[in-house]
Amino acid sequence: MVRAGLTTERLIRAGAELADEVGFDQVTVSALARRFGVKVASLYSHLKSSQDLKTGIALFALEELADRVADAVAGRAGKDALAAFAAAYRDYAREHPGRYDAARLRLDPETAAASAGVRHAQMTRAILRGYDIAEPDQTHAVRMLGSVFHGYVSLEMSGGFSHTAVDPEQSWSWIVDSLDTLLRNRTTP
Amino acid sequence: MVRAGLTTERLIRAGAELADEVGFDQVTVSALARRFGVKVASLYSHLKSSQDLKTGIALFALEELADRVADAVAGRAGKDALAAFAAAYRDYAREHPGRYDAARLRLDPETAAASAGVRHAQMTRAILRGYDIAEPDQTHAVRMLGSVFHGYVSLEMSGGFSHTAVDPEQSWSWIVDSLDTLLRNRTTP
DNA sequence: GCGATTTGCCTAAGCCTGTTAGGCAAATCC
DNA sequence: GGATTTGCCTAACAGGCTTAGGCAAATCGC
Repeated sequence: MVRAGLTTERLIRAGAELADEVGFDQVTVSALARRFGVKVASLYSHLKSSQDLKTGIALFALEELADRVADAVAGRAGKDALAAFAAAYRDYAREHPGRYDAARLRLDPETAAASAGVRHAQMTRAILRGYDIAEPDQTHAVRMLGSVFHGYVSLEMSGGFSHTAVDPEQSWSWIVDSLDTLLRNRTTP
Repeated sequence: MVRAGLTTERLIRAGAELADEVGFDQVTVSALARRFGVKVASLYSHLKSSQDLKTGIALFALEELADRVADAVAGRAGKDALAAFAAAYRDYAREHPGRYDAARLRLDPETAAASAGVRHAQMTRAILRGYDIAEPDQTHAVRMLGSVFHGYVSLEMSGGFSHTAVDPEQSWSWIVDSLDTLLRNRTTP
């Protein structure tokens, strides 16, 4: 009997692909075992549980998204950086809807603190350097940006914008523009 | 054998309560049957499927939230209305986290079109009447408000704001303030 | 190269959730 | 009070999750 060559890494990667194909909530150890042509129980040498798999995919997605965003904002500042951040975020979600959903999984505090989620927050703060906003306004702004980006992407993904004929692309630009203006006016001397 | 008096209504209501207690994703026909002290199969006279139950809870929550928001914005305009809308939205999510999650369930287009989700969009548009924003900017603004409110509540619920000491209440006010300013500056003549 | 050890995947079995089919008794209708 | 409807039941099956223990392939030490 030839071995399939399973590793935790490969399982999580395949789980991420599966998530994009069938939706994150349809990702199951059974489906993953089928995809590798092995029996379900075999995965338990590499995964502690189904929850463990999901958490793994979530961490993987957070990492990947953080990498993309970091790449996008590198060498940019101000509105440029804001737009690049926004685009990277939204593009990732559209390209990898399952992974994006995974990235939104509730993680327990320790796991979250050790995740790439921290980098996300740092990068958002980095964007704000171009706008001279001091604390505590800076934190307010970080939260607002996170909310808008996540909220928009989440609503768009769930089809919330399909009632109206207005192009979501236009709305996105309009919103990024508005946020830029807003942040420039919120500068603290 | 005395009958439990099940109805679709009661099941959905109990499902909503269950969602608030244990989380929307933990709502299952089995748990619901246990709560009523009946056998699982008995629920199938009142529900088509587990999915049906979840959809029912989602529609119920959308309705309830729309009622609350409608109540909050009645007789208000401009920033007042905006703040009331925002507060009603956030308060509902904090009071009924399970129902709020339910309200975010992906519905198929026909179901969504017949749901109270439509009222949500209308009310958001009503808020904008106080700001004189013409199409297509109005749609952009509707999408932005929806994104911020949903995004903020969603991030707050998942513990995304607990790393920083800054009071989420303060951030919320700051954001509502900012949105008001933004919308006033976006007025189309 | 070959025996000993480790590792990887397997079978088996138990539990939980979801779903359908068919039965019996309680409620309701005349 | 008998006939009909309705409500909940038992039974059975299909997954999915998880643990325990086994056998064979890969790897290590010589």
